[in-house]
Amino acid sequence: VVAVVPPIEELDLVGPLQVFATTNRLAASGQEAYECEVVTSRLDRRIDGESGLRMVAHHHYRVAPRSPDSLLVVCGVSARHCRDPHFLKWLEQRCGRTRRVGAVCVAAFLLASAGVLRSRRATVHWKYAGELKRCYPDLSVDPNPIWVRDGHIYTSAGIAAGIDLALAWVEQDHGSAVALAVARELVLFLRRPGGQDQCSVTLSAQAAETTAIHALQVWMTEHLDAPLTIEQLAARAAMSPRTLARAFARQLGVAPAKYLARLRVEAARRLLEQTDKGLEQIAGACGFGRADVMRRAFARALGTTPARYRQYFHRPEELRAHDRSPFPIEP
DNA sequence: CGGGGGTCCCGCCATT
DNA sequence: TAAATGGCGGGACCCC
Repeated sequence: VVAVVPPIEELDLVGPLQVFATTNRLAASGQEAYECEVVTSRLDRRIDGESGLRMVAHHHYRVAPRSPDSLLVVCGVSARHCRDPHFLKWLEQRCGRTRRVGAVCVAAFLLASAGVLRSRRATVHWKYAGELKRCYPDLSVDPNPIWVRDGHIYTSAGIAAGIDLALAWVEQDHGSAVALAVARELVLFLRRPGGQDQCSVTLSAQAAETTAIHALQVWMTEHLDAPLTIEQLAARAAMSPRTLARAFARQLGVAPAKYLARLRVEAARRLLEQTDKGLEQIAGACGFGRADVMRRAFARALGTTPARYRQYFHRPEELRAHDRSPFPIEP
């Protein structure tokens, strides 16, 4: 169920819906993976979009299915301080009984207002991070990631990040291969490469530096198997190591070696998910050198080991219950 | 698991 | 004068 408090940014609603619809289309014929129902707080069911579209929800929220599997909340900037007690009460009750609850963008304000986010970790569109923190001081608001999971509650940075959140749900429900297929169908990244910081591109930086760093990012992903040193990277970008470090910090919010380490883990995840190559081979292909180095990198970045990571995707039923649950898909 | 040796990173400062 | 650059050293981190 997608609960909408209009007016909204169209993409906040349509983006996630598109992801679920595409998943259905790609899923095995005959059975639908997701059955989406859009409900709204307005009695006339009208949903106005900030860009001028007029949409009609399926139902008023009071006649929504009794217990949906997942609940996604979408609201626009002007509706973030909605104080409709009935709706907030409904939200609170639903959140208690629903397997998974997500907020797109400033809908995090509604969850907080309904008392659902109490002292949890959350994110929101970077423009509203400060306000969210001020209104609800017990929250730990992190404005950097594109989405955050705390328990069964997900919050996202909004606009396009709602799509990333929906993809993460698809990945959780149907595995990485399906999510990857959906992302490909929609011409999206399954996981945005390297840091997922909301502002990675928006920080003001000179255009020349921006393209130089971007070119280097691309080159790095294509040469992960080489033993890349900071000095080599700096030479390739025609900068001193010190300047390179500063440029990375400005644009990506990460130091060069840290970024490289992330790329290597990402590449290894893909190979583990999509091939049955041996661990030593994957470690070599991703620039770890040996499998034990890769293992340590996984422990640091994901809190698991390469073997268990792969097992989760291929034969999850063989994992013991306590191995299964806290799988860190979170970016 | 621990320690030695190496790499990296960030604050600081002189220089451009 | 303001801003960017590059070098240096201590400290953190990681590989072996």
